[in-house]
Order: sequence, then structure tokens, then C-alpha cells
Amino acid sequence: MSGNTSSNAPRKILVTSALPYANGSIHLGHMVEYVQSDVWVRFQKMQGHTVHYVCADDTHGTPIMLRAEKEGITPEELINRVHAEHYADFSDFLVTFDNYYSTNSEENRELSSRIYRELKSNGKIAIRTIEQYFDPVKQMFLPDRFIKGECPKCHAKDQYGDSCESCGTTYSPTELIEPYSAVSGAPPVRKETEHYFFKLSECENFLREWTRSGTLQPEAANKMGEWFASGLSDWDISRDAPYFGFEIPDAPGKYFYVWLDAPIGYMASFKNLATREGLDFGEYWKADSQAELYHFIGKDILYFHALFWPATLKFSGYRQPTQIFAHGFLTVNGEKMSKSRGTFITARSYLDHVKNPEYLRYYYAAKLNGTMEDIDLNLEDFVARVNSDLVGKYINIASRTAGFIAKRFDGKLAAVENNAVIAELRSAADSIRDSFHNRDTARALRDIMALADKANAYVAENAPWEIAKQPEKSAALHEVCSVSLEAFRLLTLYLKPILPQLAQSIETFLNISPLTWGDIDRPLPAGHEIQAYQHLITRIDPKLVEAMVEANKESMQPQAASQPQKQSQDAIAEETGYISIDDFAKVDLRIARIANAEHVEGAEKLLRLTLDIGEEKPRQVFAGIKSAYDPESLKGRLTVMVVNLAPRKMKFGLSEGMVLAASDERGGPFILSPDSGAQPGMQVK
RNA sequence: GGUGAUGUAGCUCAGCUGGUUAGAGCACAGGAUUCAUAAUCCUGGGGUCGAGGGUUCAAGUCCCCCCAUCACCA
Repeated sequence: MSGNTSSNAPRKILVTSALPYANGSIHLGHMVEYVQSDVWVRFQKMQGHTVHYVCADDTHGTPIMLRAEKEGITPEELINRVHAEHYADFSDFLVTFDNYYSTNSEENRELSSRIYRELKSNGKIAIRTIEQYFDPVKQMFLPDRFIKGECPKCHAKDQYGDSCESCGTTYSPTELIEPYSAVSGAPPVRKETEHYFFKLSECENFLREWTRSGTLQPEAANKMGEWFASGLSDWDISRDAPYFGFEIPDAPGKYFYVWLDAPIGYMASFKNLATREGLDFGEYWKADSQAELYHFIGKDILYFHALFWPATLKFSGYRQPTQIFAHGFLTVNGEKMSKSRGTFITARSYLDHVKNPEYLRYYYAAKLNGTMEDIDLNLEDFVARVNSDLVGKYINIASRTAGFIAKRFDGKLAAVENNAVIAELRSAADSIRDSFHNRDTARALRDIMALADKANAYVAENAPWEIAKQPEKSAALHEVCSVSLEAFRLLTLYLKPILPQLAQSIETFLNISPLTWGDIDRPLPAGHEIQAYQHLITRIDPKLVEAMVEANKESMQPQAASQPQKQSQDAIAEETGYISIDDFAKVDLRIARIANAEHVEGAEKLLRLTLDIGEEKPRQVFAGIKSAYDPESLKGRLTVMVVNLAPRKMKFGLSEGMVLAASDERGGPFILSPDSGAQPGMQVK
């Protein structure tokens, strides 16, 4: 995959990142991909190539429709709001799309319709009657994820229609026992309907060849082999109304399945950009295009991008992707992101707490190696690594030498010719370039940081602070510091795709124009004047990371059942029915002494309790236990109360907590009593 | 269940087509240094390379079989 690295001819490159679904926030798992592709794009731009980088929100489908309905807004309002959020998140992470569009656009409607018509005229569309579950209350067909029921294999309750989270079995929703609609709760009925299919089974020869032509990573190609082995079946590309999406031409009431128009959204986003900037759309998308097309995706959507997408393009007369770059998932502290552990961190939450997006960009880049392996965000390692690499090693080189240039040489540099350290930094350029090109930023950063070590060793060996004490060695001091800053300039150039903002502030500090790859051989000249050094970056305070994790724990409100997500990292496993110990710990239960209990005038069921839990002022709690207890008998008793229940204003006054009592049809309520020895205020846990 | 991948020092990871005493960074210990919002430099401890078989003169590196983790199964 390094075939093009040696060529310096300017190339035309179109890059995409996967379209995030407009049904949720961007989280740190998503950011892996956007950081990876943004770094690659910035690197290619530094090489002098013409690069366009486009993306869009993926806006269609049943989940969007239902979510908007639940919020009482139109789907358009929902996707507009989410689009703004997503765009802000990406911008603040320094991910610079040339266009961030929406699949719900006229360009996309036109392109989707055109492609469909081409597929149809090429005989690749079939219409078949299928039987599908239908929600009789909601009057709609139900996607698999919206049907729940009992697993046919392990008999776990409330499993989704496509697979069981308890035993891992996959099945079709028709196999579920006692299915019900996740939308209305009603038992779904089987109903026939006509669906449109893309005849993928006829594309096997083409796809076998295409996947062997260097378009995929070796691991991805292995996956493909597996799919070929099991045979390709036709792809259902239609959904019935009601559906938020594009209606299929000449097929009233039938809509394109979201996964049909989503990748076409890449084209539509580019088309919108092309119109705006006067680019030739056809030059990039026609069948014999010489431009290069790269898709960055997560391994979970390889199937769509490596089978459906190239086949769709091929049989509608367009070019196919040059390469598909799949990456793995993100784990946090070695585990799946988890809301209860506070490791399900949104991009916004990271920005709010840790602030600087370049720390995370650096850490991700240090982990990504161009394969489909998962990467781990170990939060302790994150802090240690960023602090020692960026602040300790890299920035420190400037920090320890720039002062002398200002103090002793009016900010002007000396010549740096024939220096061994500089020569070594330069000679690494090709290797670093290849690593970037191959998306092995982990290797690139290992090499770059090894060079930073060399530069620091150079500073230590030459001890400018020693030379500075000897006025007659002024020239030597000048040279050592100038060499160090030239080394710093080269390191900055190498790091620029990953740390664009920091690089920019260093360009200002060094008083130079924006660095490109060609500047490697153009050192800071003798007499060049630099700005006074001021701090460029600060260390991460581990407390900020801790606070971020805490905040994400707290923000886990028991929101109504989260919508199914296309992003498979969305920790659907949260719905197993169990709560974690952390969840339980949120309930602050304490032993309370009933200091007073009395009837409430006008209340049928309530008693007013005055509860002593060791606080200065006893709590007033209304409890619905009048039917079972005489107030006098309660006075002095110990019981258990929920202390941190939000105070609630009731008809008879403010209730500042709740006492626990048991009851069912057999009787009650019965309040709880602790064993003797318990004291008011003790925590129950 | 099938398939793909991963498992190397406390942590995060390198180890190309098998070849001398298995490496780096961080962390840790000792020393040096003090220009800078305490960083850096030198030295050191620490690994039966997931377990077990096998091939080979030689295996972290190839083969087999287990175990664990992750993912995919339209």
C-alpha cells in the first residue's frame, strides 16, 4: 500500500469519513476515525496534493423518524439540530472537512434516483414479495431492531429481533417467541409487502476481482473471503412508508433504505462542494476517473463499503473507491465504553473538561497503525504519554533554548549548517512520510519522538547554560541554540498533521510561513528573527480527566430506552436489565429515627414524619402509610429512608425524602426496621 | 456455533522474509544537571514473549491444539 509514496507528482484525492448517524452525539469512539482521516488529509495536503475531504450527517431511517416524533418535532428539525452539533464537535477537534453536508439534500435525492435508475436499466433490480412484521397500532413495518421478544434459543426475555444479547445467537425476527413492537408494545402481525432488491448475487465475479485489486487491507480481504464463501444474497434496498428518506422513483410508498443513500451521500457532499467551488464532479466520479477516492470507515461497516457500495457504483456507471481504510473500535481503559463507568465520553464532554483536542489527537495517532485492530484509550496512559512526549520532550527543546536567542542575540538565529543532529532529523523524512501515508501514525510518532530524544540529548551534551557563562563562547552558544530550534522546527513539521493548532502557534513563534513537507530542506536562515518564547502547551492535569469521567457518570440519566444505534459502540448492552454497583450507589439510603409522626389534615393516606438522620435539622417526609400505622406507635422507631431523592412539593408541604415500605396484594405497607445497633444517619449499602 | 483478529516487562506498544545474552517509551530506583511554567541526560532493576505440543542446528517469529479477550455473521 505504499505504491504511491515515492511519486511526488501532485495528485487529486477525494477523502471521506463515515457519515455519523443524526440520532446521537459524537463520542470519543467516533473521533478515532475523524482524527485518523483528518491527519491523513492534512498530511496529503502538506505533500502538495489536491485533496478534498467531505463528510455529511446520515439522516434517514426509522430511528430518526421515531425519535423526532418522540421529541415532538419534524425529522428535518431533528437532523438540522444534530447537524449543527456534529459540525461544532468536529470543528472543535480540528477536523477540517471541506464540506460537511447532509444526506437529506437535493443532490443526494437526484444522485440516488439516478443511480437506482441505472441499476434498474442494467437489470440489477428485482421486485419480490416478502413477509415482514407489521405494527398494527402504529401502522408501520418494523425493522428488526424494533421488534423484541424471547430468544428462541436461550429464552432470554426482551431481546432484539436480530440477535440475542444474552447468548449471542443471531436469528430472524420471525423466530422470536412472543414478539412485540418496541414502538407500540403491540404484538406485530405478519404482513406481505413488495420490496426492491439489488441483485448483489450477480455481482460476485466483479466483487471477487475488485477486492483482490489492492483496495482493502489484508484483514479486510480475509473478511471478504468469508462472505464470498457463504455466498452473496440480494440486498433489500426498499422500505415501506412511513419512512423518513427518499421515495423510490416510480414506486409510490416505497423508500430507499437508509444504507442505499448513505454512501451516495459522499458523492452528494462532493457535488455540493464542486458546485460551490467550481470543481468538475465528473472528473472525480466518472467510471474512468484518474482521481483517487478513499473511504475511512469503521470495521463494523466494511460490509456496506466493500460489497454493496462498489457494486452499486460499478453497475450504475461510476468509478469505484481506490482504497477502503477500515479501523478498529475504541475501548476505554481496556473495556467497552460504559455509561456506568463514566467512560462513554462524548466529544463535547471531552472538550468541556480537558479542553485541548490536540492531546487526544496525539494519543489516537500514537495508537493507530493502519490496521483493523481495536485501540485502547487508557486514561492514565493518556495523561502520562501526552505530558511526557509533548511537553517533556518536544516543547521542552524550544523552551530550554529560545530564551538565549532572545536574551543574547536580539532574537536572531545563527547558521546551522553541517550539523549531525539536523542531518539525522532530515534523513528520517522519507520514512516518516511513508508511515503517514500508510496511516501508521504509531510508527511515525515512535520515530519522531526518538528524534526528539536525540535533540534533547544534543542540548544536554552542549549545555548551553554552561557556555552562556563564558562570554567568549558566544558564537558556540548561538549555534547550539539555533541548531536546537531548527531541530524543533523539523519536529514541528513532522507533527503538524496531528497537531495543526500547536504547529500554527509555533509558526508564529518562529516567524515563518505555514510549514509544508518541502520545507524540510529549507532551514531557518542565519539572521532570521524569531518571536519571544511564550508557553505553547501545558500539561494535562489528571484531575481534569477524572472530572470528565465523573461528569459522564453523573450525566447518565435514566433516559427513556435509548434508540437503537447504527454505531455498534453505543453500548446497547446497557439494557440487560441489570444495574451496576455504581447505579445502586446513587441511591443514598440511611437509617432514620422517626422523631415525630402525625396525621395530616385533609390527607387520606399520608402521615407527616419528622426524620432524624443526624443532620442539624430533621427532615420532613410524607409517607403513604396512614392505613397501616398509628402515628404514636411510630415515634422513636428506626427505619430506612432515601435521603437524596429530589425534594417534592406536595399539597401539604415539602417532602424531603422517602421511607421504604413493602407491600403487595397480600398486605402492607410494612416499613423497614434495622437490627438493633443501627444509629440514625448510618448509610445503608 | 462459524469466521476474522489480538494476547511480548507494572502501563502503552515495537519486534521485517525464524539466527548472537528479547527491545522502546512511560512508571520505578540511583546518579548528573538547572537554561526553561521540574524538564532533560546517564546508569540500573524488571519479561519462562497466553498454556501445551511439534518442525528445525536454531522459534516471540513456522505448524497443531487449547485458553482468554474483541469483533463480524448482511
